[in-house]
Amino acid sequence: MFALVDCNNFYVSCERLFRPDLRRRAVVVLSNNDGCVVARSQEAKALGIGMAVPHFQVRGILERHNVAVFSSNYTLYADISARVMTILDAMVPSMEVYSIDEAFLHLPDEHAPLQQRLEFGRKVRERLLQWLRIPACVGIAPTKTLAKLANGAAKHETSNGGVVDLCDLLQRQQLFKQTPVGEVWGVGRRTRDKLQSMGICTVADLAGSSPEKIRRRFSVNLQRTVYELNGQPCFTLESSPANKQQILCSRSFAQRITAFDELREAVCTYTVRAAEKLREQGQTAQQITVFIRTGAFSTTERHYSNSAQRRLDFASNDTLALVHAATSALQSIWRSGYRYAKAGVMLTDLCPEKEEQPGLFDYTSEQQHKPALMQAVDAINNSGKGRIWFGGQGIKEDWRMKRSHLSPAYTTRWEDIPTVS
DNA sequence: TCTGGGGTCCTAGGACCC
DNA sequence: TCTGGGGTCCTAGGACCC
Repeated sequence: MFALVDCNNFYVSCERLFRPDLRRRAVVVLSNNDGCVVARSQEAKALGIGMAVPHFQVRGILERHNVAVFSSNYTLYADISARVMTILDAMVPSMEVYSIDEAFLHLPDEHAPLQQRLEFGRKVRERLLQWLRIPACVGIAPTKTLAKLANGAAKHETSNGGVVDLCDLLQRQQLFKQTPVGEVWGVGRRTRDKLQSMGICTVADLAGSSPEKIRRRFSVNLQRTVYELNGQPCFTLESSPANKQQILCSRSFAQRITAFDELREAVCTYTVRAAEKLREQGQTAQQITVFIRTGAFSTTERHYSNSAQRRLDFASNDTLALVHAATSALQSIWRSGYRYAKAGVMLTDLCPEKEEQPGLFDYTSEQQHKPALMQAVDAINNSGKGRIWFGGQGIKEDWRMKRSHLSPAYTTRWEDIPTVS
């Protein structure tokens, strides 16, 4: 038996935590670089502000209705998320952290009757609200796909108090008939369109389809979805996250970049960050990919997009080795005369640090000192006492992320801790 | 003028092997 | 005119998730 807990408008809820004045006001949160709207309060949704719309397209509406606008503050959201997960973890035998604002839980008692299950869902909600002021909804069902649907129903229908249980067959069928197939977990826009063209428009239609036919026309995963809709579990709880298979760091620039030196600074900065993530996970990488591209939306200017890979002689998480490879890759794809909008660095061929197998002659005495150097750099940067960085990252602010509406780091920086007077 | 970032998995097709 | 069958591995691209 699964319960899916999903926080409501999570980023907006985080921004409201220390701003009670925003509790009934329309609020939106923007993506990195203040590009798109990625979270909206109920009031903002009611104004017709869509998900993922570009900020500049709705600037007028936002101003007219005095909507509070925030840049993404991931430091804050990650910290609040960790607190949410800690609370949930203490309430159940096992759980899966599915995203920054969602978790699948195994119910404490598999065979609890309906009333007890609903009671548990309400307790989860109350605790998150009382201890953190974070509102959430709970969906309960025998499969993950059904728990997702139950959660969606809990969000739409206010009358059920934020908790919906879909174990009952009749209630399930009722909901299936009213719900468009595109709301099913795993059915995106493309699949939805294709399903509709085959006359499969509601969840009821999909649940009643032949699994074999679905597999032939689509994929094994959609076949599993059909089984899950019929109460037969195919997706299990993944309580310990698997090692990552790739690590990516990419950003759009605040302004277009035309000079090689600036692009190199950006690629260097992203490589440094990617290498930090790699070490946080205790992994090494043997391959690095660098990509650059011009703006994707311009119809008038010339487009250019390219990527290049470099293979390291041996798997490493040493920033200097990775920056060296990244710079070489960048040089091979750089073309002058373009206005670059975005660059990124991807690390692949990852392997746990301890399992890496250097070649017989790979380790020189210099390389043996590198882990200590990187440990020292990480320790300084995590100490809270200051930051050191690599020369190649540069110091100019021109291209770095735009964050004009950033809230304080209320819970992670001493000077930002709110004072109550 | 201005349009996010970070992931995973699956499939088709090509290259290659015997 | 007409050119096998069975298999693996890799990569690019697509689709999906939040």
